[in-house]
Amino acid sequence: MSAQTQFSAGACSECPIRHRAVCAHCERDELERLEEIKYYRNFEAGQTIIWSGDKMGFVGSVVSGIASLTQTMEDGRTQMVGLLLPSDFVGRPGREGSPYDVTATTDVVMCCFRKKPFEDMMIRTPHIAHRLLEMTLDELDAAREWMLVLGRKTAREKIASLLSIIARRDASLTPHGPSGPMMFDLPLTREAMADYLGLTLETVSRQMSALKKDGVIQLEGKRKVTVPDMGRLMEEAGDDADGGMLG
Amino acid sequence: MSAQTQFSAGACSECPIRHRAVCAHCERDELERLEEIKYYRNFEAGQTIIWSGDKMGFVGSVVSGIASLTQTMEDGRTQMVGLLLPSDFVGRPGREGSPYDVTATTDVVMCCFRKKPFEDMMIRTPHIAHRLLEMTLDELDAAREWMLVLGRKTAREKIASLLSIIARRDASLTPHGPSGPMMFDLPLTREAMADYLGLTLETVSRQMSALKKDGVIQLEGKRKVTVPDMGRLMEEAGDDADGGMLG
DNA sequence: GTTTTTCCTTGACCTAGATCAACCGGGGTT
DNA sequence: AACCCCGGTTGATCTAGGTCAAGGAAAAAC
Repeated sequence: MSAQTQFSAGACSECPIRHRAVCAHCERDELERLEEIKYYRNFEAGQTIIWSGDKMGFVGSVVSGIASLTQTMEDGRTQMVGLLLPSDFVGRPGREGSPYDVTATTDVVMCCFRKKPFEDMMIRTPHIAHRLLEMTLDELDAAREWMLVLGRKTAREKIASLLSIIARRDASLTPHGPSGPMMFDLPLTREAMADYLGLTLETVSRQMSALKKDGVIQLEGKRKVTVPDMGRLMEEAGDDADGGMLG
Repeated sequence: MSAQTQFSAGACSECPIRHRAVCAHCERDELERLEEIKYYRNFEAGQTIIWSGDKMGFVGSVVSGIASLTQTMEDGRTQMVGLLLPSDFVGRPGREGSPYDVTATTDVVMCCFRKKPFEDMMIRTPHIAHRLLEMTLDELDAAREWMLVLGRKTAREKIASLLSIIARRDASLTPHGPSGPMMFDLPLTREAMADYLGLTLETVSRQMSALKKDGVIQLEGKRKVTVPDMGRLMEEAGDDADGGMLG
């Protein structure tokens, strides 16, 4: 394990995901109670956080790194069904097991709560329940957008959609404005991208090359992506270029 | 509008979805307050309940009939992203517009609440918020299962998956046991099935014929389906025949 | 340094499902 | 009766993406 994955447990008030995670709406005293039942865990890239079917003793938030939810059929076909970014929540209160494998895609730090105390606390703390509902509704919207990608988009549109999702997320973390070139690190292997998009890794590779040849993206190495024109990328994704925002 | 779609407003305590809808956990007094702000609306098959992008003045539950959520790209490609059955909830507290078209697939009766009063009530009534969280988490699970279908299954497996979902739902409403032949009415046209599964209607038709020829299903007319052996159907769907249930 | 391993790319070929098109049958209208 | 939809079926053909196979580059292991 690299030194960087070590996380020295800090106060919630210092937490980088304080304002976006389940605890976002919590008051000072609620935060203090959460603090009592929380603990941190580190996972290395590639490590499984929870196996599908296993009962999970904890729920928690991704503090840093990226994890993925995947479903696998008996014959090995796999589909990624969720991409967990910092502040995303893992586990479902009121349910024993996980229906998916949860895997660390990069090194991951998780802020965990033992399940029972968290569930008890949730009942007494509407702020947590409310935030969790908000987050779950957002995830449901994301899953449904993803269904359109999986069901109806071409391979090229799928790749462009994935890149624009990652780019937009990065934009929301980085201060700089929405226009002008964007650069980001692809946190996924070609195979993970394929599992995300319902493609083969060969098709992913070919379409990445095609988008590069057509000037939609630039590649430095295999993982550093530059998007000179986000509008162009969104067009390629088949989305409305001005991505109709919701109230 | 046929006489059957008329719904004479009844007391919540008589409501057929009383125990499954958002109000499932409500106490008598909470129910009374809900009763004050509720009203019923009827929609004919084919009618649009909410247009994507429109702001919606209400939220509510499907009382009877089937509605669908669909997303459409500019060039007309459409993907169904949700199938709403009796007791399912429509609309999102805390959001102005709907990101999807909501359409009545059959004649539909909805129990509606004006948005603002419902939101106010939700804040004061943890039972409602809690039930809504539960339902949203279930929908998220369903959406993710669907993602596996869309991303990785063959046309034949997709059809079998859809049929087994509908059959299972029917089984949960009908008293009879899980084994032995099952019969149900397909509430969807071939085109709607195609939009659900990310296929063309021709492929749907061909695969239905193939499943019939192979004895997996029997068809009486175009919409009455008999499944002589559910286990067989689930195998065809590529699911674990004993469908690993979760705690 | 060499060897392995991991991740990625590219080419040649094939197939599942899309596309295009003809036709069927039942339930309304006129 | 004749007509016409509308939803569905079936056939012929095409193609996007899958499959199989051969490397390449860079990092990790020896």
